[in-house]
Amino acid sequence: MSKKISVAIVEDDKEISGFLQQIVSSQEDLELIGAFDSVESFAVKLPDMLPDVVLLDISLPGRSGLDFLPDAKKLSGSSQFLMCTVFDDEEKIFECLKRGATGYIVKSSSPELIVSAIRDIHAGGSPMSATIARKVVGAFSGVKESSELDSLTAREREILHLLDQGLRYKEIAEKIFLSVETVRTHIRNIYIKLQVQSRTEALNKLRPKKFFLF
Amino acid sequence: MSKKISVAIVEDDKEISGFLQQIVSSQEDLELIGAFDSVESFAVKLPDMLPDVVLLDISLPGRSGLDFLPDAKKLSGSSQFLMCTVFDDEEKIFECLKRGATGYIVKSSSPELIVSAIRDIHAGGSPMSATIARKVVGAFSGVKESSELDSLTAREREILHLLDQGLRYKEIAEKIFLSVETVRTHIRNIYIKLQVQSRTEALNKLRPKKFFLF
DNA sequence: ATCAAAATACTACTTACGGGTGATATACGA
DNA sequence: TCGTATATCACCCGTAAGTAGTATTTTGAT
Repeated sequence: MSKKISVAIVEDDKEISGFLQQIVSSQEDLELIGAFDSVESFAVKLPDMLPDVVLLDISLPGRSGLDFLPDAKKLSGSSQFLMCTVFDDEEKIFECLKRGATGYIVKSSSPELIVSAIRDIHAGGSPMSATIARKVVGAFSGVKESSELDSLTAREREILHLLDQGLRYKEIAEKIFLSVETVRTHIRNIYIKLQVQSRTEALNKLRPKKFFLF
Repeated sequence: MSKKISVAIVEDDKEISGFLQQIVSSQEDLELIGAFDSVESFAVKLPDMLPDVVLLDISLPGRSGLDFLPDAKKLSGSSQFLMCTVFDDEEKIFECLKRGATGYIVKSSSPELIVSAIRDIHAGGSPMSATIARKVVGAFSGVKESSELDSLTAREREILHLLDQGLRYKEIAEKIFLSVETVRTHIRNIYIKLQVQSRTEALNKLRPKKFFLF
């Protein structure tokens, strides 16, 4: 059998922490290497432990698990962080994900679900509850209605795409066998349709800022 | 017992289609209401069927399932679209999600996994394989660690951000009360640190680019 | 067959951008 | 205190980019 999956728990509620410890300890392939009740006490040990998986409570007294995430990633880049929470708060989910958590479970989950989440996250997956998964996926959709972009012809889209790669007019011309003047003409038309005056502005119309604002 | 989940299948491969039909038919709570081998034949029936769940092949002869997605959502807004594919192609996954698919499975999945995915998507979840889930989640964390960006000073970041807005050197200079020459100097240093030769290349280093391909 | 849209290409002009080189002042840490 | 990092500004130069006007050919739809 291969090496056990090392697990650390950071959870202030004694009862829940005990519950989690018990679950982890009961599994043959999991090894509990530490349990902490605060981010502060966990932080000093983390660099020595380098756990495979960390069960991290989002809302902790003192510094929250949410705040700690980016630092935790630095202290132990190889660890996967599985956030635990009682809430199903959309804002918090995205906060966690953008800060580097790769899984998200609710504390009320069954022991079976929790252990499978630990195995899943360690195996390269991203365990989430059904509703959370849907929210995450939902964030991707509805990125359309760009309207202006629809008015571009196939050729114009192609050229815009090449502009996005950072190619110069000359390089674009060579790539698709056009004269530089023709490229220039197409770009002029693109700018008119998108109502912009520069490459960067045009490119920004391609990008739903949604993802970059967080 | 509550109403059955109505399922439609769009898949050109006879064998796979038959396999899927068999799986759906074998379940008490699922009801197969149609199987099609092309988007075209499916499209005309969709408005009358209004299936709860559609198993949609991504790559189909003629019009692809990927292309069809936005229209399908219009024809039947209440349906959930579960994409089926042989590939695990990252580009395609994000394209599907952007276009409104809410689940993504590989055809080689076990019958149990397929039926649970159907139930999951109908119950409001977003079934995905472990690796796909990780990719989706990774998209949020801006899995960058691009280290290069970390080497920029506060001033350089500020200017890079303004470059991103599409401002010209002159406009940047006016905005933060510098001479154009100073702006130019900062930008030159940014380019050196990021190892690029143009604004667009620099900006592309800021972006997880996965989302914005055509 | 005809008209419109799209793709191609040119001339000419102005401004923006990027590279090279050098300089000064300030702040911070070894 | 000395050096390094940062921030500021300047001049020169050549190319890239954007604007304007025009024109030919190809393609698609009516």
